[in-house]
Amino acid sequence: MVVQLEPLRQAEIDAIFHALADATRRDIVARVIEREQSVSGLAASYAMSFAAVQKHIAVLERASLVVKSQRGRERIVRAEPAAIARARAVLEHYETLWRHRAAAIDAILAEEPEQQGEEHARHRRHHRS
Amino acid sequence: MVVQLEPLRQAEIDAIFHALADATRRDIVARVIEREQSVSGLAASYAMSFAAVQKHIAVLERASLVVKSQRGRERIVRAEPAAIARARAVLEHYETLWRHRAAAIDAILAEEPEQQGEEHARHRRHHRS
DNA sequence: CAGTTGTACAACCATTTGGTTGTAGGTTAG
DNA sequence: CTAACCTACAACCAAATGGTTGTACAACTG
Repeated sequence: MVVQLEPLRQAEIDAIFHALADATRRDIVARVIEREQSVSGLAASYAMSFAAVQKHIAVLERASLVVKSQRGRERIVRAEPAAIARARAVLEHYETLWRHRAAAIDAILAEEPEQQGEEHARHRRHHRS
Repeated sequence: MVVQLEPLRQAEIDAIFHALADATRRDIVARVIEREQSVSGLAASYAMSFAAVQKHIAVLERASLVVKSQRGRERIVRAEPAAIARARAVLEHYETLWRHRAAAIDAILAEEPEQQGEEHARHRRHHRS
């Protein structure tokens, strides 16, 4: 019963790629990978308001790219490499599709070099005479 | 002279991740990887207007994830795996950062097991008594 | 030729995004 | 206790997104 699994996964992937589609957020990810940091520590690094950085962190959090934990009065942000790995897996899936497609084309061209009249011979032999 | 190289690259990466942050667009990418297709052929696959699919393809095109070429009155959309590889490279960069950071922490813990009083011993030994 | 098909593009609309400021609450410092 | 600090969150705004419909045009078809 793998019912309704895809929509959730798709929304997760949407969130991850959307979170990564912003240079400030990618920079936050890089910073907290190198060293976990407080929200205000991160906010001090950017030329925008504290609340704006807070929102960026919230986007990353929704995508599970970072998690926050409390330490005293600070909220410490740390990276969650699993989400990055999931995004990479999606891209690698596409690259695998591409290689399979290339391999299939090669196989067809190698196997039947004489009767290639349908699929792969759209040479538009009627160039608007 | 590597002047002002980053902003452009960042905008490119923004475009790639933004384009991938939508399930319909990811599906279009998968379809054209398997077989290049016309715009109307793609549009027929989705429960939305032709113009909406056209816009999605335009987003993918701006990100260089697909390219269009004319064949007769049709516009053929085909995949551009280089952009996918660039996105994967970004993610792998983060994963490399993560591994380096983990390695550095291990090194510190292994080298100086006695004087660990500052960096990595925040055990909050004062649990709100 | 006229009609159909494939595409582009503009205009419009609702919703989301990315930023701001302001207010309020919890936590530490003096 | 009071003050300073860190954070959350609401309200607001301009711009971008994601969808629609309608119009226009180029290219095949008959």
